[in-house]
Amino acid sequence: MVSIKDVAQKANVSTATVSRVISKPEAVKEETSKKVLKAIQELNYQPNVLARQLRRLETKTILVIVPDITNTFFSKVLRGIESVAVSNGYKVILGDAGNDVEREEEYLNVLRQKQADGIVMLTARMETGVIEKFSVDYPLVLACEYIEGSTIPTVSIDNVSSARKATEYLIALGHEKIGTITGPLNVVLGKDRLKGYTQAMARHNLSVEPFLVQEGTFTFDSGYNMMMKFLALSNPPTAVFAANDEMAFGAVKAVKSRGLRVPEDVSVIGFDDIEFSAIFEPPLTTISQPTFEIGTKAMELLLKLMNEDEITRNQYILEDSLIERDSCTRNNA
Amino acid sequence: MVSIKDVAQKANVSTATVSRVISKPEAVKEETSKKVLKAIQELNYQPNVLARQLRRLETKTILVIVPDITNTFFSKVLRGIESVAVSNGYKVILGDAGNDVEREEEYLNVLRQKQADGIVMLTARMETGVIEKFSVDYPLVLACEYIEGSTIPTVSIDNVSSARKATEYLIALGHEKIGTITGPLNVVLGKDRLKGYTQAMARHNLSVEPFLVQEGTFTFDSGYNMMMKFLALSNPPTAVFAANDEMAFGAVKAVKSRGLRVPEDVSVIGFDDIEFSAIFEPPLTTISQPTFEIGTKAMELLLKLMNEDEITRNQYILEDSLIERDSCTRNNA
DNA sequence: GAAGTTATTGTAACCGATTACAATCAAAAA
DNA sequence: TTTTTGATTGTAATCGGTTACAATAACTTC
Repeated sequence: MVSIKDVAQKANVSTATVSRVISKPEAVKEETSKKVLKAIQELNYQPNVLARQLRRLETKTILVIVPDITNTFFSKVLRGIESVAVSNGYKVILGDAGNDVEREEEYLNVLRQKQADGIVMLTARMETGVIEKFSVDYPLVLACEYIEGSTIPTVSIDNVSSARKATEYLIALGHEKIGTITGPLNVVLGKDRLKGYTQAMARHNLSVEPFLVQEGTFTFDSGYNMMMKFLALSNPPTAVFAANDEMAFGAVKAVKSRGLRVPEDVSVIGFDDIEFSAIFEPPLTTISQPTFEIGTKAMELLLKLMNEDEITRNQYILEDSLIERDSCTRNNA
Repeated sequence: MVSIKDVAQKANVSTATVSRVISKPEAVKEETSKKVLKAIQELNYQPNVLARQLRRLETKTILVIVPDITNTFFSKVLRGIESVAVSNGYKVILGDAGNDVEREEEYLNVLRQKQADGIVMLTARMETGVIEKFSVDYPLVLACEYIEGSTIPTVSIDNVSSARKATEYLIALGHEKIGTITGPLNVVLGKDRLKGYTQAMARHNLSVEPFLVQEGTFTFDSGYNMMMKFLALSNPPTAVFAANDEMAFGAVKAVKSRGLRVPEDVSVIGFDDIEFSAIFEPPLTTISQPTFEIGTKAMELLLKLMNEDEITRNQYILEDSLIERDSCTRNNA
């Protein structure tokens, strides 16, 4: 292994000078610099980053935890994070929790052990106390998911109002019997999207009978199964709000499997606007989140946190938008 | 920051003893161990992993480079890699190249700078010489993609024979005028899948006229566009082999946009069997790669490489399988 | 009880960089 | 020419662990 000493020896200077050539070139004479650069070239020297990090007590690396890398929604947010990170000299490493809360928690050790300077979490399913406490000691930003009533810096959309918007869209189309397939109700996203649905129904004096609310798990299969439950009712809903696109796909599939059509027989609206929603048949009407912007904003916040800059605001709510495609239509019952 | 010294002081032992309690507990007396553990607890001590890594000159971390994290095919391989890695005490960090060859190459520096012990590359698009040279100095395994004629440890399927199989499936259904939408022909996967197609056609004495081969880019849009070209022919193919599923989706969409049906008017077969292929309409007939196994096998190979164990074989070819769904049917022209 | 073993702990060098501080050198000012 | 000043370079401490080796303690064996 060729180290800084070898370079110093070859160039006939001290290791301090070599170090300076690399990280503060203006402090060394042109001539010396050349000598050193030549030695570096000839030896094909690459500094050992660990040593630098140890000495500087910083890694210029941030960690992003995603609940499930398989979900393309998160990869887009990741792209946003990355773009800001690299342009500020930070490396991004990715921790995939594989939908396992424990693994999510384990990743926090990466910070505790000084292998990253900050963290962006696209999930917040572990115990609230743990995160809160952690964020006191380490730079942490939540994105997409969040914790109710917490002051941890957070970037997301307003899920309640987005869900309300989606539901009101169906109401505006004349639907009255509207079902919802929720996400898991032990995570905020699930809860808030249900809340938005309930609010919309209430505002328009539509009754939310218990059987109109089915709890899913954000998966295709759960969407399929819950829709099957709706269809088994003697008087099924004419429209359904699914709390994410995967479940919406499942719901549509279920409708079709019964020989019915979307949107003619049942309107379905989703949430997230993942890649596939436009390709799906029918193209899915859904709520689009500004994924890339969520990522960039989150990373900008994290940078401030790591620099110990003043943060004027902790919660950033970005604008979503409703993408009208072909999975919803007027109620003609 | 609480360091090993603080713990040593508090427990009234040397730092060496503390270190031993952590990494070689059997070498220290029960009583002392307890004292130290107590101090660790009380101070909430977490070892600085950088320091350990620097001293040991190993990171217990491997790097996985994916060409595009947005593609779910790769996330599945990643899961396989991960499962073997963590059960052997390795952390996995992910480098997303975002389809950019330069960034792919930059990630190699992570190894050169000693931030990871080994690397699995799910892409091999950079200059052959660079990879070859790199793999002499560092443990490297290729998975999915590969380099022709190279002896770098590689895990993949036999793309030529898989593509041949897919094409012969169409031939067996009575198709004679079969088109193919290839991947980019400057990457092996594109080339090999085309080769398989060509072989199949030749074996059955079917002529491959130039207009039957259209080069795509592995994207939905390119699949759509190339299919449009086919459909513009006075006598379009009755079946199409697309070199990956995304392009197959695009192709199907194009067929439908012309008011034609899949598979009745045109049969389409894909490659990869990504998540969405089963949901798509019609469910896509395609070649399924053993993604998880590719991942596990690759990681096992890498472990051997890092341990400098004997490697008996360098190329591992795993079995693919043809998944028959509903996008292909008998030629009834 | 002395000698020989083994178990346990401490001392200090080491991993490979960075950087405060000191030393040296060259150019400008007196 | 001497002094002052700023530019350039070197020396050595440091980051926080690990581990070879030495020292000491505890236990056997005769």
